[in-house]
Amino acid sequence: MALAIYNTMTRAKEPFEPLVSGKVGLYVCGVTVYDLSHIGHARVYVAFDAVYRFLRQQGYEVTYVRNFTDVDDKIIARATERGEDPLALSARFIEEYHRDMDALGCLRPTLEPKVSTHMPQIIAMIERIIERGHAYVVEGDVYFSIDSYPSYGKLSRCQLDEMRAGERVQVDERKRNPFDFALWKAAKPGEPTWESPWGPGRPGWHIECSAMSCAHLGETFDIHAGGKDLVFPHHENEIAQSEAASGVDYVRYWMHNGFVNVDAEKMSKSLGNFFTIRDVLELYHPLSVRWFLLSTHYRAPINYTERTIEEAAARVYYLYQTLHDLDVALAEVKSTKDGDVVEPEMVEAISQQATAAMEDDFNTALLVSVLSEPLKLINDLLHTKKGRKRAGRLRTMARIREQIRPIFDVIGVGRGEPARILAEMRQRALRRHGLSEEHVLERVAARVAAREARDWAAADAIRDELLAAGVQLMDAAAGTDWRPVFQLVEEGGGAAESEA
RNA sequence: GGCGCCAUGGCCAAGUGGUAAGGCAGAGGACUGCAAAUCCUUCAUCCCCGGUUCAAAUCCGGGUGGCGCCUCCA
Repeated sequence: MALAIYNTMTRAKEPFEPLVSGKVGLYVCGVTVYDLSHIGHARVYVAFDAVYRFLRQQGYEVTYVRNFTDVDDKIIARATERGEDPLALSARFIEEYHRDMDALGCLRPTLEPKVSTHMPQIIAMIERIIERGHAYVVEGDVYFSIDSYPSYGKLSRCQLDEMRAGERVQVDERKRNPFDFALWKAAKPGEPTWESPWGPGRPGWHIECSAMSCAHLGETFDIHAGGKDLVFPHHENEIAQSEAASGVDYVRYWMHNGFVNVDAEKMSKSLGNFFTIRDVLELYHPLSVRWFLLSTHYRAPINYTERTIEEAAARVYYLYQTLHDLDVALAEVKSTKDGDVVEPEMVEAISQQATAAMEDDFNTALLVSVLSEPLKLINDLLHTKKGRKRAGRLRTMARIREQIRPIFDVIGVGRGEPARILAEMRQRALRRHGLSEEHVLERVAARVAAREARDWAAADAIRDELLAAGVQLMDAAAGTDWRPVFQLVEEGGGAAESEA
């Protein structure tokens, strides 16, 4: 088996062969920094974080570039509204973005170039495009002429004459073709501008990615990624510009992720149906969010609902509870040489299965499912009468611990101190249910007293009361513990739906 | 209107020719004062119609339904 990547350009999975053996150039389109990021953004960067982690794990030297669009209409508009300098505003949201990404456990890219610091490269590329006859200047604007580039449309497979340019937005009369797009926009009053051979102005949106990827990864590089909505026109335009400027192929593998949906509709700023990462992380642990995002293949759409995020949270809780119990058990023993590994075939297949899952177009959904059997076996060996008697149980658990670590490294979930993470998850759950830890602990103590007095009715009443509030009590030999209740059942029964 | 994607059990979700992974929920069982957690068992023929093939959820054609792009968008 070898790594295969679904290439949007060919609409097929292709064996991955880097341009330079052992090295990968990866460019992921970043955000326009004028506001907080939402879960849709989180998906892109978590998905390609897993890609980045896997490529590195496979031994590739990866140059991961992710840009910031810090010069843009929306930034200027927002800054004007607030009476703030546009670059100051974008700098602020770059910080906020980093906070979110760090919280989500996304590794920092190798480079994070900004438009504002790449004007010379952008201008040089535009000059080159003009020289080669693919762009024209109109009153200080520079437009790319798509008619000069015959293979325009090859990524999105659009036939331009059938598309409705101007259907929703007025077409600029000065364009030779309605689909021509701006490489450079002449300055308007009150906007930040940069000097150029065509007068003061600023770059069009698409040119930045071409210029910055070229500057840091070269004229041709391996992987270019982003959301599906960027296929047309953004990436299509990038290809046209870059190849018009360089004369060589731009990108070898195009990867596009599916959307995060709410009620089966794309989550987006313009629809207003978005949840910011910031808000979600108040109620759900970042690792739950990661698990949620990675438990669906990156190209498929994913629905964000209370039910789906709760399910992810429940699963992550199970994972860390298992790891916690395991670590406690292993810490107590001097040696794990207590026999042969139980179910050796399953245990030893874990790493191959994990690699195979990722090699098949980064199938993190499949990867995550590889954990099910080993985690079940650990719990069996840890908690059931039969399991606790099995020879080799300690060795088996220790071996599984080793085998699943590389999976954790790729998904970015499973590492960290389990006790701490479980505590953090409980804190989030308390917040969700509007409870305080003091209150819960007070009720737990009351129940312990009732149980000691063998007053089962009182003990059960307290348990029911907490259960209704969102806290599940668990009695064990060591004492009474609690854990969050996850909302795993569909709410409402539709009883009120079919009233005439 | 053009282009494209998708449709798998109650819910989520893998699977692109060889006879349906995994998770959640449900049911039964072990464990428990009773529970919970945990473990075991159980639970689908893949939207419809037609075709190709020894063999199709997987390929082709035609429907139906949903979504996306064609304005900024991850």
